[in-house]
Amino acid sequence: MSTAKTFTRSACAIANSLDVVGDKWSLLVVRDLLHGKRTYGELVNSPERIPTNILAERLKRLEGAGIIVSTPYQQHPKRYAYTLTPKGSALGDVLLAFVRWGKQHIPGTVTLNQGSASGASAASTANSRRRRAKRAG
Amino acid sequence: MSTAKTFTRSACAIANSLDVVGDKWSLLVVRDLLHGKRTYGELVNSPERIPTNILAERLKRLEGAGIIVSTPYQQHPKRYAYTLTPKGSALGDVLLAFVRWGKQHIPGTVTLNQGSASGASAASTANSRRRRAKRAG
DNA sequence: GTAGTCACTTGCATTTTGCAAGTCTATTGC
DNA sequence: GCAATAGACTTGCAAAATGCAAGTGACTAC
Repeated sequence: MSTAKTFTRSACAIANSLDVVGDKWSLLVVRDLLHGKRTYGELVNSPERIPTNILAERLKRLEGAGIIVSTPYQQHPKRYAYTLTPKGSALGDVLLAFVRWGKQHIPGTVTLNQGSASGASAASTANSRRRRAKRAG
Repeated sequence: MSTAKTFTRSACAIANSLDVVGDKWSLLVVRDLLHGKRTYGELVNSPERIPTNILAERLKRLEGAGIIVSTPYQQHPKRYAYTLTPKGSALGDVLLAFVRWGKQHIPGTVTLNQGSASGASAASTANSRRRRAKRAG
């Protein structure tokens, strides 16, 4: 009983990989992290506009799976920087395969390689505008 | 206005690939098809035991996305064989990346390479046993 | 002509998404 | 010090996806 693995579906490497990152958002978070993004705000402001509750849940799941680690970069208030573990970085090959396939077979798609945090500040303005609307009521 | 693409989330090749095959089952169907499986029954009897309603829906979606084609191999009753298009076969690289990552980072996982339809008949027996239970009522 | 098989479809409960808004902690302007 | 702003989440809830179980239609075997 060295490895008492009880797989959810099967022992297939593909099936188990999909159980970890086989949803519409996880790999996009990994993509952003590979591109140098590190904070919650930077991740939220990606072009795909991931819902905040989904992002929070995914960050927890990915951390639980050993794909990312969160390290506090400030106390008061506590803020975390999310970075990839070696296991997470290794997903780069999967991402690359998706990029190649997508560019070749889905017309109009491109490689998004926007460098890290740039452009995040511009988007954050629109984000907070909505909140005021209800305070005013 | 040559390509009036309206992407759901962004023009990113990864995001759009995930919109097509970014769920827990689609790539497993592609895996089986790459392994030589061709009929509904063969796909149903894969070790992951995909629910039949999900399989039917995925086959339609994958066909709509140009990843597979269904060709009738018999009339009366109509039966279809599902095969990969070049676009679908090209997903082999993505699958390969997942296999490599899974085997390296998820302990206990293996490469499932069971040849085509073998083993399907043994599983189909257990499948039909349940149906009798309600007919008897 | 009845049981069995294959390829689906249908019903429904559970789970997951995703939009919108709320909270919590701290900083800035006055 | 008090309102406004901001970043990082959390919460509520409607809609969609998932998954179990059973049903259907067209045949085959006996």
